[in-house]
Amino acid sequence: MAVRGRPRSFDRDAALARAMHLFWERGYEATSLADLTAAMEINSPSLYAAFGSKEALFREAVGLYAATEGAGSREALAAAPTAKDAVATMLRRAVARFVGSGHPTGCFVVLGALNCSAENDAVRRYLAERRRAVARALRARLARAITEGDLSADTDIDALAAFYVTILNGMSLQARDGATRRTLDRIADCAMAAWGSLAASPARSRTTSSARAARRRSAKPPSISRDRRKPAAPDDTS
Amino acid sequence: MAVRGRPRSFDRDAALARAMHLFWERGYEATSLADLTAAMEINSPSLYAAFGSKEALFREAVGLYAATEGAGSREALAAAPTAKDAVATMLRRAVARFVGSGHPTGCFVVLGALNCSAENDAVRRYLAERRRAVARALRARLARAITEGDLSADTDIDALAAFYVTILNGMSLQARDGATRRTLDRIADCAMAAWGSLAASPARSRTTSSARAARRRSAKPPSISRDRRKPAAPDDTS
DNA sequence: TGGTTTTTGTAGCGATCGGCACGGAATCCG
DNA sequence: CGGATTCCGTGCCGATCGCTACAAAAACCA
Repeated sequence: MAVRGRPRSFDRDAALARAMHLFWERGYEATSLADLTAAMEINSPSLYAAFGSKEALFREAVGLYAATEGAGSREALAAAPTAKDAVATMLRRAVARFVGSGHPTGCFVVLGALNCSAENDAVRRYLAERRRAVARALRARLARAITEGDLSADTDIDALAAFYVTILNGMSLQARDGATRRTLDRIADCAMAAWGSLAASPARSRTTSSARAARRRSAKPPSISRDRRKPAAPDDTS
Repeated sequence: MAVRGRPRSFDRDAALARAMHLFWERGYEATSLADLTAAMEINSPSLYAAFGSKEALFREAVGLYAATEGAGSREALAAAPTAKDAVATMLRRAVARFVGSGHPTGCFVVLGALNCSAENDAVRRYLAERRRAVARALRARLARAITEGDLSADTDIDALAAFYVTILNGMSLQARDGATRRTLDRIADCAMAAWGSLAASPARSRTTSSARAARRRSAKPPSISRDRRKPAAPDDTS
């Protein structure tokens, strides 16, 4: 069945991309409808007919961002053969995105709605939930590495995931503050140089778990394990 | 000479503290004059007579924050005997501040004006400059450690400072997203566990610099040095 | 006490906010 | 072609934005 009525005279996807860039650069509340309609080259009734509201447009822009810019990180986590490779590739691609040309610096999910008034706090919480999803995905990749024997079961993957999420969030801020690609690369290098101090390698061959525990007690500790640490609270963010 | 005219009927310092908390929680633009006058329990003409404008009030609130909350970090950097102690103490105190009771989570300087419209971009840049000052102070402490023989001259203190600033910024975001003190402590632990991989210890006694260079070339590298790295651009943020 | 100075609360300024009513225009079906 | 349907641009809505004019009130000095 063909469409009835007068056809839309603008490219909805292109207009959404313009809106995403604006929201990405300024944030949700600091981007006005006048800014949006000017950049999208449409009038406000067209915007409301096509997207519903400013908040709905924002959420759709976040979805576009996740489907395009965010795809690389997910792919890196899934495809890398080891947890260390996965994290290193994720950081390297993040740096490339954060200072890439043709779009604002840093991560949209991190910087898109940090300062919100009380009435728009739902928007801030929406992005916060997406950030938690990133943290969960990273933690799940580390958990997979344990089942695959790539990472020792002693590794405190909650702390490890929270640590590298902190690196990601911090680099977004640095990028927005004008950090160069070289600086961000060096930060990522530092974060990966720490890997050996944080992630325990599994026992080489078929040592028993009690043997691993014995080795853990005796050896000079090159890594932080989660001995005597309570599990993270379920509502904790990272 | 005594003051002329009708005396002020409210406590200026207390009103400024209320304003600081509001700006800290919501950010510059998301905090309206109506919010401010309600919290400060004054009318807008009193606010303008006492502080000049919303932006001037914000800058004064930032000054109050730096003089109170920020004092601990500066003191920690200056007083600690070694660079490692300084950074560790700074991180530990930052965590305590980020989730302390009686005020918003995270750092005001980081979270106070991230999303600003074009006309208020000067406010965002003002806080960005304060963040750069923090980075410079940290770097200066690391440079001091080199002159004191506490840190090897090989250490890439630009990268090291940028790395720990990233940790600080990232933890502010995590705190704002609801991270618990325990999570932030573990992140700080991870960051400090990385110290050995990032900071080179100075040669033990009076080895020559050529001897240190030789050792640097031969040994399995336990640290990131700045060999063959260009110095950071002067306008780089960290 | 009268004059001067400064703060106070009321009331409202022009501008902008997100959002929408409305009539004309453009396309479809029959 | 007529009728139905959908989109477009003009114009404007009530609310809120940061900010201020104004006159009464409260302190000082002479």
